[in-house]
Amino acid sequence: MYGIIDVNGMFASCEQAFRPDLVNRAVAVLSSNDGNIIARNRLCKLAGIKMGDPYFKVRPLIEKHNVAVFSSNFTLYGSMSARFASVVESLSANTECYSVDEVFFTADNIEKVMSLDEYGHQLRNAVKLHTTLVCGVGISYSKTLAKLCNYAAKTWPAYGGVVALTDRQRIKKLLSIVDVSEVWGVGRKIAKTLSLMGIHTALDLAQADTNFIRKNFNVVLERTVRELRGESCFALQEHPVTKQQIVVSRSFGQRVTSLDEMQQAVTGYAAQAAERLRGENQYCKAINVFVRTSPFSINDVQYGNQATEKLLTPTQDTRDIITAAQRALARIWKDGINYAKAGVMLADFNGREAQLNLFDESAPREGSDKLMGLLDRINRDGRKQLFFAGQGINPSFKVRRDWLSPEYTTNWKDIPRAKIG
DNA sequence: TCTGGGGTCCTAGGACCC
DNA sequence: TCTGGGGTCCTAGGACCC
Repeated sequence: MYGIIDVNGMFASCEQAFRPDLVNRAVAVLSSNDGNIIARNRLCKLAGIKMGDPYFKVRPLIEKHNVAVFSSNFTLYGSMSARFASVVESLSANTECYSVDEVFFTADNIEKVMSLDEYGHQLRNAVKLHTTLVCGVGISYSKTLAKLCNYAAKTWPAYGGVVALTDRQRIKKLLSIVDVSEVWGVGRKIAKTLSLMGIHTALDLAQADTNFIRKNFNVVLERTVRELRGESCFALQEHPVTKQQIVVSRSFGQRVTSLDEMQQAVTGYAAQAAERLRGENQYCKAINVFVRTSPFSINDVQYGNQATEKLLTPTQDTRDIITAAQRALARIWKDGINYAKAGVMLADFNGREAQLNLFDESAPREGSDKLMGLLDRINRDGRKQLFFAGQGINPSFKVRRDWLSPEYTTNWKDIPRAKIG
């Protein structure tokens, strides 16, 4: 048996957790640069504001419904996510932290002690008690079915936030009333194609021929079909797997047009990516840089390009990564373009024991580990006191975050104060 | 004026090898 | 006129997830 527990409107709920005054307000959280809506609480959804809506387009709705708006504060959400996961971990034998607001768990021997439904409520109550966050729980024979139960728990409030299904007839009933596009692993494109094939509900998909599905789509969707039938194909991933790539990319607060500014941006992204690489204890051999204009600026000349620099010796030294990134940027830079976004991607990872290449002229830098270690220790508190000159100071392209909340849980000066008496 | 960021996996097609 | 078969590896692009 598999279960999934996820937080309702995670980011919006994190913002509300430390703002009791917002308890009956609609709350929305915006993406980087305050661009789009990326999280909403229940009242905000009721106001008709959709996921992904550009902020400037829904501003009238936001004003009309007095929606409290926040810039995204991932430091806060990350810390609340860790608290949420640790509560779930304390109550289950095996867990997989699937995303910032979701944890899968196994529920195999639960029924010897209590019903699955009771167990779901136990988890839910514990998370509420320790974090104030409200969750939905779904439990069934596979991850995909658990996801579907979780969807049911959130869609029909009468269930009280928990749906645990083991009865085949009840599972069939649920599958028959859920649109195929709600199934985990079925996105917009596949849903559309399925619909043309006469497959409209989750039950239609569960009853589709597996060979037909594999031929017309791929093995992943075939597994989804099997999972809907109660055959588990996606195992619990208890230990986080090593990353295969690290991406740091950002849309600019204002368009970048000069090479100088672009170099500063790319240097900053490269430095951030290198820091994350060291956090993963990895070394990389490929550094990719991409730049592009905004597809929404229809009057601009459109341009997008990317280039990869390959190293013979794997590195995790920020200086090597910045140098490579600048070489890649030089290859794709074009004057006279209004750039909207750029990014740095690291790939081709090696562990520490990576062999030195006999023909490589650029041997690893002496004292690199010590220097990078020191850099990371100084910057660990998040204040970014030490940075590379190439990143520039106070660049004009930095992201907009007009409605940023405090770091309630990770910064001493932001800890909430309570008045007594 | 203003449209996110960070991942994974699969597949098709090309280069190359024998 | 006639132009193999089988394999690997890599990459780009497209799908999906949150």
